[in-house]
Amino acid sequence: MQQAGGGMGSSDKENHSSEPYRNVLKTPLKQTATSHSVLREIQPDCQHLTTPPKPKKIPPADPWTPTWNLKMLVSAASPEIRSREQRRELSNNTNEVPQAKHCLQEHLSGDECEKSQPSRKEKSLGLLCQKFLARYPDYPSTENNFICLDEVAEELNVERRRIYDIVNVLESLHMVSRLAKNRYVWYGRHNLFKTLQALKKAGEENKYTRQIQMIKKREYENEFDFDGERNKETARYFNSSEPSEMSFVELPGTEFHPASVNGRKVTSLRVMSQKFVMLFLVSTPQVVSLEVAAKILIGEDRLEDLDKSKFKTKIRRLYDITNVLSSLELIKKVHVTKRGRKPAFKWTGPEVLPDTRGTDHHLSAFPSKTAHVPAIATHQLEGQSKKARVLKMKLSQSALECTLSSPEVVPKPEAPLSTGPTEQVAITQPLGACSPSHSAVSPVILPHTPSGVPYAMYLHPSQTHTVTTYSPGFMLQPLSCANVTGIKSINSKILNEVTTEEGDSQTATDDPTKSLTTQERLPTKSETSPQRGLKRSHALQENNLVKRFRSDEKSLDTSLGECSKNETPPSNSSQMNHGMDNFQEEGQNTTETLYQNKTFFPSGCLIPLTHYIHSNKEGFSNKEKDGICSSQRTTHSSPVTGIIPGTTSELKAVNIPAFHITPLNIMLSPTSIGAAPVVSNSCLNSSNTSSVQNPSPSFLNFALQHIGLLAAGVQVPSNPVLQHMPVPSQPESVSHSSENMHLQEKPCVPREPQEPQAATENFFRTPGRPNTASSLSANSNGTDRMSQRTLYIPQQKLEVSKD
DNA sequence: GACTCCCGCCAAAGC
DNA sequence: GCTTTGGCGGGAGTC
Repeated sequence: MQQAGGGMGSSDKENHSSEPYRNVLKTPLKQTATSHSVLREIQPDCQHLTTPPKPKKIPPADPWTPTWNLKMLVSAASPEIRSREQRRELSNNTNEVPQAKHCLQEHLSGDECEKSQPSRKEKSLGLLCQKFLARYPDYPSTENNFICLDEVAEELNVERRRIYDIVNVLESLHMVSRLAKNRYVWYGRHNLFKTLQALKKAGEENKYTRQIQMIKKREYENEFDFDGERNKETARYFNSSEPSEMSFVELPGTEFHPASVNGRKVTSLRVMSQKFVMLFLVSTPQVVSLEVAAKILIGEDRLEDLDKSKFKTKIRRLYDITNVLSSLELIKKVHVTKRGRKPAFKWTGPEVLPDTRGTDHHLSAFPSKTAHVPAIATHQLEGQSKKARVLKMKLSQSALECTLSSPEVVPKPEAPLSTGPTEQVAITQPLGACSPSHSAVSPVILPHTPSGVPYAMYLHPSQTHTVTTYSPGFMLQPLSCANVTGIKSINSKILNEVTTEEGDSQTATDDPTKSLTTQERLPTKSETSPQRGLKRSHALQENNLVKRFRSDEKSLDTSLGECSKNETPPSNSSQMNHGMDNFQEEGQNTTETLYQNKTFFPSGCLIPLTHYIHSNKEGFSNKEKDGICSSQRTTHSSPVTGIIPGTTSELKAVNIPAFHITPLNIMLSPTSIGAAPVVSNSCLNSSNTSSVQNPSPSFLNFALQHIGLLAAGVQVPSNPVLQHMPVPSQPESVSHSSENMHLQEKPCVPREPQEPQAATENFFRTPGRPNTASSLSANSNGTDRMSQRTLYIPQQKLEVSKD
């Protein structure tokens, strides 16, 4: 096979290694030892800088600014900040890194030279994977997305060995497949959901759930040790209860070319990765500790032979895998505190529902939620992710800062949620520091759906810039209460976190079986709701939910109070479970009902409005009603602002989070007016009309987190003006996951100045197309999807009172 | 001291 | 026989 990358060969031999870039990737010490003669060869122009003293004081990369010293001090004080700073530049000058390094080394020496080296984190596999993923679209439009490992390794300035680690994991998810030597083909996420379904099925067949339970039970009993009888007993169970051979899960109907599954590769990283993913998919809550995962993975082989070194090795590999999966935003790191602080990971990717519902195939997996949005959510929004991913690398620290104060059990903030097409968007968005929350999600009605049922599409705040304001009623909802979605997300999250806090996943309760009865029914992630809501929306209409609503509502209020007082999840889940009591009575559907009632819809998903009809009729607490109902009820009674596809009750049911109000100038197209659930703002029209044009996002975020401002300050013109207005854009342009929604309520640090993003600006702004679902069809080409976004929203200018 | 996980040796697999 | 692939574990960095 042709050596696509070239560059191998003699130099490798000379370096006594097969790694072609080893000489480039010396450890800091080795680099420090680099002779000046060598450096002069590399940087002949820098010979004059060999003079020892002064040059080393020259700032390496950043141009000197009055604040540079301060930056350096801060950077030196905080590796995180240093890392962040370097990540910020990552996407811009990847190719310049080697040269810059050499130049820097030329300028610096000794300790300074070592300091100049990238930190360990900056060389992490996760970051490398992000860079790797940033190179390719999530949904490549063609199959000509070939990956030359040599080139990638060179461009990313890493040894190829590291690329293998990434590729192996990606291959396990069928995101890539090996074409030939040194050559892979990039599939992106096209096959991801199918793969996850297959993996879940395989995991179920492998009885991983039972294995997890068994190990957790052992842990709980503190009887699991490497030498004990219990261990052997468990090993016997593993070896007898299932075929333990490692096999690569192929994707049905597709031809992938994973490396040989024979020989040593039978235990390759890719298979291990698949197994690891299976554990998440079959466990509930979807939190898996590395310890459990390692034990299971080892157990499959021969648990009898389990020794600490092997266990340790397994853990190492799992870290490799988790780095990649984290970069894919399929998992996020959490910690379990049972018997010490144990690393664990929570599944944040698309939830793959059981495929036994005989339902539409699209509904069996989370991607389905976007399948109902023929294009929007999947390709178009996904398309943003690529650009956004780069931005995320620059701005993700904002979100990080927002959650730094969170307890450890809180998943790391930079990984928003889910990765379904829509989720992916959310994840990849560089979330604003103060608004990485679901709370900002706002709906857009897509009336022309195949089902004929109008859908509300939830969008990220940045999208709400162009969307939300057409519905003044939405704005009137008190932040703390109106965001039922967010609140419930919090609840859900808290439940998970409590679980995580007390142990992991199923061991959250003392009785492992108890966890199944209770927690298994609890939503593990708010992002799962969309598809559930879709799935069950019709059935929901026929259910009497009042009772449950009240119960849930009660718990909601209670929880909300807790959350508003303290961002830390309550240690006791009883409050959270309060509303779950009724759900448990009704078996598994209770969780679904909860979702329906409380609507945790991640942005980008479509929710049948009929769902809202029911879910909101009873869904408002008194507080909510106090704050918003007046507007809501007048809302649907006022046809002024547009034709509403549905009954007034539907409009009433549109429970749209109001909190994240951004002063935008919304462009309304005539067609979209009819499509949007425009509600009248009669109750508001009389209010103060003084307004502040385009207050800063941070101000808004802050202000909107205060109920009073929301209730009193938000105003909407009585007569929406159809006009084109510039739309303020934000880097975090798309959707936020519901899971991060709780962050919204945090008085986070002010947002960093955000640069306008062309992609965001283009979103929804393309004139001349109705906002039908079909018009939102994905642009399969991931290169410039934003420009083709066609969702039209009735435009209306939202004004916020100076008060 | 535990946790993370980078690094690179080196052998199997591939060509 | 050379190159690619990746298992593996030492040990450094981080917490």
